[in-house]
Amino acid sequence: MSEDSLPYDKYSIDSIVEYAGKLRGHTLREMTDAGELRSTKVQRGIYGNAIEEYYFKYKPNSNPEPDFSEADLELKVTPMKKVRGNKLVAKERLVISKIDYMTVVNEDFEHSHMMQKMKNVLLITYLWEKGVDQLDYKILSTELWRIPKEDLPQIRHDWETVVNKVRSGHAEDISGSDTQYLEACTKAAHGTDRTDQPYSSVRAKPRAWALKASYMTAIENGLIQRRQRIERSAAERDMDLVELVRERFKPYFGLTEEELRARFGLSKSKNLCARITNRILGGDDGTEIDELVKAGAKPKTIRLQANGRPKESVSFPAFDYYKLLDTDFDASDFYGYLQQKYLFVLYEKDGGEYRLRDVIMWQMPESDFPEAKSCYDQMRRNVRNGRADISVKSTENHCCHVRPHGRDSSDTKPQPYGPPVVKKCFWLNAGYVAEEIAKARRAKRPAC
DNA sequence: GCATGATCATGC
DNA sequence: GCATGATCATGC
Repeated sequence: MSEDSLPYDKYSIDSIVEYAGKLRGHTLREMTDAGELRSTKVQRGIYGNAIEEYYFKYKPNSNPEPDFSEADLELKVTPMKKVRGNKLVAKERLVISKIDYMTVVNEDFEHSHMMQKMKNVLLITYLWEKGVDQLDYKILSTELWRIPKEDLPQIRHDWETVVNKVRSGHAEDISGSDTQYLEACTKAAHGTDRTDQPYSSVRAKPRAWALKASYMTAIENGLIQRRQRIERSAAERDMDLVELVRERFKPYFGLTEEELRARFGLSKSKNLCARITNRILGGDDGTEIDELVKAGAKPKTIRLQANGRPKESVSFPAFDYYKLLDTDFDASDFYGYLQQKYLFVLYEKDGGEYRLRDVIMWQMPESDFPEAKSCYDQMRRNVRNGRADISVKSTENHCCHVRPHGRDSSDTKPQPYGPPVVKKCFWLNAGYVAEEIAKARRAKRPAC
């Protein structure tokens, strides 16, 4: 894979961290094609390497540069495990870098190699479980982490304690128990390995800087809890918002399309319901619901048949065949549409008419993105073969399909390797939308 | 003039 | 009843 097709901007910490965030709650099997990764025997670091290679798409190396050197960002992938029921603890210390006894004695703490390494850390934790295939480890958190200010004095003290032992010619006496948060842990291929130190002829065990497991337990749980708070408050905001919007719709619930049309003095058209929605949201004074705009939620009309299935699939704007061929899914308009929040305005069939019934907020679950991507990629292949006339059928993809979307069959767009083809767009499958609406409604009214 | 949001029409 | 192709009024 060429460098400029990386799924993130390697010069931007924000971009890398955001991309990493998509891993949260998922496994490597779900998020990568690391299918051939085998966990036959214990190979230390193999999991972290797999994330680098299969998710971030670069070859792991052990050079002293930061992992994301252009962004000056260090990647650390580390396991947690469950103890005593559900308590999460760090399974291991977090090893930072090898200690070079010969040079560390000339460093000062602030500018030390250790501190450089810890400047910007992308900390990814996963749940280690005995007997579980590595591909199925759940990723617990992905966070940008820097040593907290309040911990710096202790870490500085720990660092000085270790370095002073080397300075006094006693590197061989260093012990992990000397220090609180930061330790010098042994780091050797064989227990008998020894290395030189500057102020003594006694050879000492090679060691590496590491943050102790007990310290990492506190750090990692703190990050997980902080993320939970963020997500909870976002969910609460959404809940408030949908209640606010529902209040606005309430006076019109139960009315038929025709009654609403007359109420607002609108003409008949295929997008009548969309215009009704605009009127309701706009209110009498024409002001929009700011919160809805801020939340980026786009209204979509859904008319449900008596069986609860939408009468129609949900359309998006038409796409350009050239642009489709040029653009990866992750950078596509379609991906943008799928990341949006939607306000589904639900009408239900009642006899021969549709009545306005409810509004729900919907966003495509991330777990469905791969399926949507496969629809996108399939259509892309058609265009590459000069066959933009062939669509992706709704029977071929669980989430979405491709269908014409022009004024009529003569409303065409050019394609790169074939004759012009009628304009088309992506659609959400009616059946898929039915499932998602059922899910949302179950969540709203839990089973009694 | 045409993109948009959506429904209509047809055939199986 | 569903999948798919075709089409339409609005509004910027």
